Amino acid sequence: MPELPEVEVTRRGFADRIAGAEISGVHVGKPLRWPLGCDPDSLVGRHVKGVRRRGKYLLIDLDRGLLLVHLGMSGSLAFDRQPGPAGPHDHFDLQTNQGTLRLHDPRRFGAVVRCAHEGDGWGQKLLGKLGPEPFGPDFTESGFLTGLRQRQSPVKQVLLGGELVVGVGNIYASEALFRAGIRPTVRASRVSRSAAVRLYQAVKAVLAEAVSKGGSTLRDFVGSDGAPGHFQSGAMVYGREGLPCRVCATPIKLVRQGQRSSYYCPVCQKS
DNA sequence: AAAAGCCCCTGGATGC
DNA sequence: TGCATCCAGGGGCTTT
Repeated sequence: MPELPEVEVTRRGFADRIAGAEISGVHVGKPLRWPLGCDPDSLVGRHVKGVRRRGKYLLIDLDRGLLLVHLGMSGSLAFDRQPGPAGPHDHFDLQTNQGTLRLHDPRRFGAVVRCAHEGDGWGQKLLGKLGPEPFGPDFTESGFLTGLRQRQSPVKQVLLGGELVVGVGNIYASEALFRAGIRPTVRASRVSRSAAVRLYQAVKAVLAEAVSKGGSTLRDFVGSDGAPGHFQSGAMVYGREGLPCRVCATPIKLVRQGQRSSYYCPVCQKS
């Protein structure tokens, strides 16, 4: 579920409240996508310095090492002073003197991984190949244009690939392409320069707008304060197959690309 | 080397 | 009501 906006909204929801906390206990449920990589009890006594985000990963910095958290498809984090009893889908609790951070993840595609530092084995494997942050200085128009020109995959797949920019998932890829007037099926290398410039801006704009709206809640996403997002109700194409385009009223189309759905308006997206 | 496919897992919606 | 099928926001790994 969670793309960059949902992860960022989650981070903002608990980063300040957990900063400075001392870990008092760790409870693990069923196995997640990757192993924690340490004895849970070895985290007791560590202090939380802060929470950063890289792509769709959260980095919880400790006074020694860090925890990488990924929400997978169905994960969400809650931070509460008085958490209720763990349910069948609560698979990781980080108890601290300031509250408990709990990962709820029915599908268990998410993970919590302990790293000595960002460049160690797991850190390198998970973070090492990530492209530039969409709001960071490394995400440049010229770099994005060059990257598109070099790739032969459909432009939608390139956005999802995370090499030219991180954080764009299935919802925001479709939304950004709509805003840029580009069909998801077009080969990246064939996107015109002007369209690519529009896409560069659209990626940033869509993600920023989604963050400001608290992300998208399709089924189960909630921020760490429990609040759902509101972006999805304003989606131009995602999940709107057969419904009239909000701009030109033409029915929105659905195509399958790499086992995932892409939505587009056949009239507004001609490039 | 790049691109396409295959899985991991559970639950909700849909159809017969 | 019951059961089978399909689909879902990600992404590493394997196969072409």
